[in-house]
Amino acid sequence: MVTKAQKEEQLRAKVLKVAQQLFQQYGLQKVTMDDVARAIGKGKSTLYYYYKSKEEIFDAVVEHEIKDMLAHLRTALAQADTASAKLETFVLTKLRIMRQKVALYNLLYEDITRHYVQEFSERIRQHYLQTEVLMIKEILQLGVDTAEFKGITDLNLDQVAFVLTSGISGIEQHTLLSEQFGPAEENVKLLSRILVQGLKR
Amino acid sequence: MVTKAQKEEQLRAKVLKVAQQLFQQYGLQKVTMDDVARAIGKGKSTLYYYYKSKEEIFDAVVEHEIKDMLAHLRTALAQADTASAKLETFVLTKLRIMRQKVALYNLLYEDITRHYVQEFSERIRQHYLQTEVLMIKEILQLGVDTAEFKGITDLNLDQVAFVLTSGISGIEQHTLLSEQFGPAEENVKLLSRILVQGLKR
DNA sequence: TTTCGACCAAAAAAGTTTTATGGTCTAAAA
DNA sequence: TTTTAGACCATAAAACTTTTTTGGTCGAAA
Repeated sequence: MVTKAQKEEQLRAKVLKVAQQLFQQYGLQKVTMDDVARAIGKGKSTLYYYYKSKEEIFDAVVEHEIKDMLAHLRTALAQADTASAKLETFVLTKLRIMRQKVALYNLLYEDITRHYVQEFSERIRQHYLQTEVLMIKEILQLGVDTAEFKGITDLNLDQVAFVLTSGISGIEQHTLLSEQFGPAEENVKLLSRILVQGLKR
Repeated sequence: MVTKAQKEEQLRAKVLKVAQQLFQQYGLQKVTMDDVARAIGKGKSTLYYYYKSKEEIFDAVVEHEIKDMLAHLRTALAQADTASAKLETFVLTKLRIMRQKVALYNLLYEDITRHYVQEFSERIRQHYLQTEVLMIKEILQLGVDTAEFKGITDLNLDQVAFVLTSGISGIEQHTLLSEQFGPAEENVKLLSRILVQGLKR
């Protein structure tokens, strides 16, 4: 027997699931609340019983995608032993997942940054940046703890993590846009290798 | 006595100079051919005697700015002795010049990428990228030649140069937008230091 | 408590009119 | 012969108006 609270939670989850599918099918900006309501067989105002606003639904979908991406990253990182292996795994896995999301949502690479900056809320962007910087920081901390990264023991790991995060995303952006200097995978691996060497000293 | 050809060249140069000043004063998109013509005291169709189109004038102004920026970079690099000193000088000087241009043209940092991608011609963007990659490659070549950079002797320097260029510009973009992880100068120096350590191995 | 049709206000889209602008032409001036 | 510019064209952009869409609310019914 399903409780009232469970039924409500099921409907809330269904709204997000359906919204996500519609976003993928029609694009992030084309989907209306009416679309979502029809797709789950309810009236539009019903959505406002379960969610405060369209933005709340949109943010929840985005957060779910990000959480999914971060989960994949953590799973992949868990299978790498050393800090340097983890850094390489990080850049490659992130690139792979980005390609998948781009294909799934039928986006152009050019549009990723525009969507990210203009439509994702500041809170989500901040949270994502903080989380990514934190993942890199954990890798760096492991490198310091295992004496693999001797070159940064005197540095602020938050700042180092941020610098690496930014550099990596610069590579992602440039090489996804144009692979005239070789495949994106090779480029991010090369950066990872140089960075690792730099961290080890 | 000034020859006809010299007079023509003077007028061509004056058109560019005035166009540049107007772009700085009113923004890259607001200036009309009529504006430029009035500012040099001629009729609009006169401009078309000296230039093929507005785009040709715009491109010439942009190319002049880029040439100016690259000249400053080269001057600064010439004063650094070692490859690692040159890399650090490169990232710091580039950052400084970008701040100057942003102030001069009254731009927002957010708009730099948008202008660069949407308004600068593909040819100019390609040329600029190639030139920047080449400058970095020369630094890397010097590092290899002086045995300062032992870690990349087996690599394709074009690709390494591109990877560094992209990573550096990722840092520039992120830290110019938000200095929550410390001043942009510190961040680019930190990246430079880590990269240099990585290149040395 | 949950649902929804009717409704509202504002935004977005579509359509129309007016103005601006890149560019050309041809004749006049130098 | 070279340089210049006013008039003009076609298109784009801007401004304005009308229509449609959409996020969100309300109150009543289930």
